[in-house]
Amino acid sequence: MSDSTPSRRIAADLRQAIRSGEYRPGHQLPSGSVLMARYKVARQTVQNAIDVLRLEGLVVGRQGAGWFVRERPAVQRLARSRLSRDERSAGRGAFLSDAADGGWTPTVQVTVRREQADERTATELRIAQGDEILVRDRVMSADGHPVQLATSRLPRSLTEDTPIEHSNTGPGGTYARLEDAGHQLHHFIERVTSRPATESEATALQIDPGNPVLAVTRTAYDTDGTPVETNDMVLAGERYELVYELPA
Amino acid sequence: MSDSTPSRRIAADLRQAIRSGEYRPGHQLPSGSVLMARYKVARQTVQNAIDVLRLEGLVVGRQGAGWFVRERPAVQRLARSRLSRDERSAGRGAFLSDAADGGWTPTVQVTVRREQADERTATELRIAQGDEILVRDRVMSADGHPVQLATSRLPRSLTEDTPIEHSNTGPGGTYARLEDAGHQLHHFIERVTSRPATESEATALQIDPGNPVLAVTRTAYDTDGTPVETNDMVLAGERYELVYELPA
DNA sequence: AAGTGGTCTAGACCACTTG
DNA sequence: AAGTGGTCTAGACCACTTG
Repeated sequence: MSDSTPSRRIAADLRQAIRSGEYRPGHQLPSGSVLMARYKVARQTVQNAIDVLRLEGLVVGRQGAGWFVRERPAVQRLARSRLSRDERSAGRGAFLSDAADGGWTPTVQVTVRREQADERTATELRIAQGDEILVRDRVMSADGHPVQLATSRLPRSLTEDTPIEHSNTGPGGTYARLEDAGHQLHHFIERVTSRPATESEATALQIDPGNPVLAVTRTAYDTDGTPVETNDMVLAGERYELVYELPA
Repeated sequence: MSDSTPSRRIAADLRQAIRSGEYRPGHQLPSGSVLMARYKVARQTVQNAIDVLRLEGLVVGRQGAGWFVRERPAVQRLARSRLSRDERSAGRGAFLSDAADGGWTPTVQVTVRREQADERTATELRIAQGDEILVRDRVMSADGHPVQLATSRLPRSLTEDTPIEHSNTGPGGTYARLEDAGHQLHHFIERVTSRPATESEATALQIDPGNPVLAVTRTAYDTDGTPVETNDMVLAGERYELVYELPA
């Protein structure tokens, strides 16, 4: 059924070889010319077969170099405790406590800027459209591999004259600084969905365009129920596992 | 940059037309012949352009009929309250309370069978490999569109002689019946990741193979900390939004 | 019967990497 | 220089749907 066409049959053979461990992660697949000769098919047919595997996230192509079995880095777990006050008190932000749990080396690139709130942000933060906000853009890497993009937005009124406007917000990160300023955090709401990576996300996360990403929007609320921050995160889907604990 | 090749340029034009609303959800795109003539390119080039949009989840093809702009049903929200005891007391399972929140008509197809626990299930449920388990396979649809596949596994020792072994488990579903039998639920752990749909998942969920799915594994624990059920769910990524509330 | 998408062959050119 | 993947042209055949 799946091998109803030559390209699907080739894809099935290669998939089997990958699943069985004959071709291990990082190893190179037979070249196009080899496969054309082996199966007596045209170049386009081999390309179609490879495209199937690429769509499945099994294979990545490198121009002029070859096709390689995708490396599947160990899944990063985002423990529920990542947002707890205990972790922040220990001086670690969410991403850094993930790193400590997972045993990998974290690096973060940050850019900070000011903007005017668009409609969506204004609604989320319950401020007026056009009000000044602070935007923190981050690219987070694990052992040098980018795994997460994050864009935080906060009302400027909360960040003015605080380290939140600096690249380095200090121990515990933004959430710790908000609490320092008297905005005691009460709870977070995370909304999770999944969609194909856009071209720019694919480039940043070093995955193929169209491969799945997890899109998480986290909004932080203080004890008054006022939203103080909204954070749009994009995570390479297959490299990340989100863990949540829910009371019954 | 994105229009570095003819096929990318065609894809960019069509994407723009879809985004701008010129081609609305469900509407048919220009046929291959029309695009070949309009852009003076070969059939394969048009196909490559369409493949880009298909990868992005913007377009679906129907053999012999045409290419159509994908319908994006309103996102279903899984409220945090979906697992609360109040909802179960009200006689509604998780999926049915989602339906009530979202205003759509739910249907569920169920098959029940017995199996021996494989290694993963045994670990998850803390039973011995080979122990008998009950497996409940479900396909859940919203307004006739399949949106979720779920496979629940429970130790047979908990389900024997209970309605959990019937297709219809009665008001409140499996969790309510577990509590009836004295297994008071304490908490759930959900692990969420994202990956490309397999061929069979794509068929069942009526999406294209390779489009993103959310894979959620939920394990239910009783007040003793004993796992009583593990549920592997697969959701059409773009049709679902998972909502979690986390304390600070 | 005519039109549709999907896939294929055979051959070509290009950008890129170095097996 | 030789090999690689990526994309293209031009033409063909097939399964499927009916604009």
